[in-house]
Amino acid sequence: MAVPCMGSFTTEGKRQLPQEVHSDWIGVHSPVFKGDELSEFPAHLQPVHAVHNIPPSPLSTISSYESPESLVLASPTMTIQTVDQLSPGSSEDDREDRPGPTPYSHLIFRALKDAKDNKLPLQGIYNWFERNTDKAKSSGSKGWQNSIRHNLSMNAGFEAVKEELGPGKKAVNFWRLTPEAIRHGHVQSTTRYRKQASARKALGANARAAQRQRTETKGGNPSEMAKARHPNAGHDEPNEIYRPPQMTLPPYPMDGHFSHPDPRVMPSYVPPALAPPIDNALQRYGMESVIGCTNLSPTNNGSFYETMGAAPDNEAFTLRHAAHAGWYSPSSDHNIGMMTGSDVPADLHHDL
Amino acid sequence: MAVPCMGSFTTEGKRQLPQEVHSDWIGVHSPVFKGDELSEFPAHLQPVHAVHNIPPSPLSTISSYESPESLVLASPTMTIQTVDQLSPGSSEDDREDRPGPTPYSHLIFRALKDAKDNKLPLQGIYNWFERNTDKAKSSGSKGWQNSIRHNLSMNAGFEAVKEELGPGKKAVNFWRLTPEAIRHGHVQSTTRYRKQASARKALGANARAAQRQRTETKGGNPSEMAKARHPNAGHDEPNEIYRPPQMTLPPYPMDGHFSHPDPRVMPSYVPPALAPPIDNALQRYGMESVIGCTNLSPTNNGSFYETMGAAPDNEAFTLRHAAHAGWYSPSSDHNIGMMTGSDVPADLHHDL
DNA sequence: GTTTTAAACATGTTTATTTC
DNA sequence: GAAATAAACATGTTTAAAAC
Ligand SMILES: [Mg+2]
Ligand SMILES: [Mg+2]
Repeated sequence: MAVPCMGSFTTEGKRQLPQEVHSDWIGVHSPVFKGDELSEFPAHLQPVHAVHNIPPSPLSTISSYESPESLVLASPTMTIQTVDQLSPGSSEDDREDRPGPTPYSHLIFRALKDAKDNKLPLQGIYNWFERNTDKAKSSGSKGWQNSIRHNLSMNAGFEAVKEELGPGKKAVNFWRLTPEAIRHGHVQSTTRYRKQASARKALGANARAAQRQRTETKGGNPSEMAKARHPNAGHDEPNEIYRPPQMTLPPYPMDGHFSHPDPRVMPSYVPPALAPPIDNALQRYGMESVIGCTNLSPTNNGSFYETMGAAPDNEAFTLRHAAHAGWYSPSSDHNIGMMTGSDVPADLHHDL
Repeated sequence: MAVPCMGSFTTEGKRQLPQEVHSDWIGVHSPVFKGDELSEFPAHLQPVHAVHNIPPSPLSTISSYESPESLVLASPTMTIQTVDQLSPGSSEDDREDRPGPTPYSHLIFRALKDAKDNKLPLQGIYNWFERNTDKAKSSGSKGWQNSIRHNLSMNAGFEAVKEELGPGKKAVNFWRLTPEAIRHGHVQSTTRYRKQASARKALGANARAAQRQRTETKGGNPSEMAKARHPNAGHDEPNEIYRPPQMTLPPYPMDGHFSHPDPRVMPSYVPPALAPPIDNALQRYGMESVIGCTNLSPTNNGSFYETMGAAPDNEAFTLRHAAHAGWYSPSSDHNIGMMTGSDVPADLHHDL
């Protein structure tokens, strides 16, 4: 007998090989609600849930976008159970009273809301979408998974938690609803994270438009799509010196490191969790009032350290995305939680 | 004034654009030890450390490969400080008495050993390598960072720890020496993780050789390189149905989920942390004695769920890499720590 | 056996574009 | 304004090939 290898369970396939385009419609799923959500369980699978050994809790639905406070006040370690997930006979139009497709963030909220401890691994969220929505399209493209990850990462209502499962075992990552999301009964807009976009004017004739493709329907309600193709995205400078639009660099060690402040050590990395107030280190290099992008020169990456002396023991002085830019203040050790103003990603501006 | 954007701090550039080859030699670093390690601090930077406000602790070096037990018995939250890091005047040949370049795992150990709480973010490890070794080559390629990550991930002496830095802030990931690594004073071989390679024979004429390029010097001691190019890697079937050699899929929720066991739910994902003993669920599908790779069919990914019924609330039944394969036993809820035998990656077989 | 290097891939973060 | 989508990139995991 051959032992095949689950070979085709690739999720994204973006940077690997060019992926074929796909259609928006799934025939097998037979959606029963609003065109992007299926019944909580497909019709041919609904009787399965009757054998589960946990009775449904008769709570109400709380995932409406506008309802500010809900009756759900479960603790973070307590699963919010609503009747619309566990009882297929309930009315299905009380979940969303807004027109158009349900946003990813709302669907993720519902997926996590019904999970034990309000948390799921990423694959579990994928599975939930595959069975309960039609965002998971049948054909090859996995853009819906990209969108899920995008929403998980950018929406402050979802937080990644790592669970240790014993000595010598790798930790397991979950996505969990924050207590605020549970308390409010919904998550806020994912797009609140956006920057002011004022940094783009500083780029001048950089023209780093990577000319993204326009094959799928973008945001908004898909009423009449495919109207204006290529509206104004005409500038296309092929052989420019490409400057990557963003540099995701890792977060910052803020556990009491930086016990060796050295004013001569040029900081090159400030993480989102720190982001100290713009101190004099910034003016020292004449880069004040920078919002979106901060840098010294486009090519000073490795040679930088040759002139800055030895780093402190924590080795935390590395580059950081300019959107979270700022400079580490060497005189402030053990400074935790100094995020202020525009240095705070909108992702984190959630009302507690 | 222009506001440039740290644009060229890309670390890998593998899947993005073809990267140029690079040389093995760094002229500016002036290595003083064994050809792949520099002095703890480069000569032109050594006086900088004298102004640091933490005096060096006169401990001994413990990173020898063969010394089984060392005098270092620090707690996991305590930094191991050795004199060879903080005192540039110490003898530099007492660190490694083995010939050839120091392995990545040893260098990472030293980087973490000197860090506060024996942990560093990934970028901090990069920085340490850039300043203290010549593995970080000056030219474009970032294969050394790939190697660092490879060693961090595969060597059980290094563990990823996530630190919460306050409410509403994203957690920060560190790499930390395990207590065992600290206790032993060294890490074990990174390659202990390797599978039996017996699963490869089941592939037959699959010929999924992705024809990796051979531009850099590979392992071992670089004595006389470039001897036998293309020794026996001749089979190269271009238009085969490509079966990806591995599918990294996410770990498993083992926090007390699976409260809804349903024998009809076909499990499709078993994570490394769980990996239950191969139970009857495996024989149910005729896939016993599978070591490397387990699968049902190469193309049953999405359609699988249409026939398996609803998943339990935790949504954890997803695919998992076959090397860690096995099937979730629906009858065993809350089964934590059931990793046994060959299901345990060698990474986790560290002697406590 | 070991190590390095390359690579495929999953996952997480962020920006940009387009559409509404 | 919000959302979906694409994409670039960083990070983490694993396999494979090549050299020792
Ligand atoms: Mg989030
Ligand atoms: Mg490890």
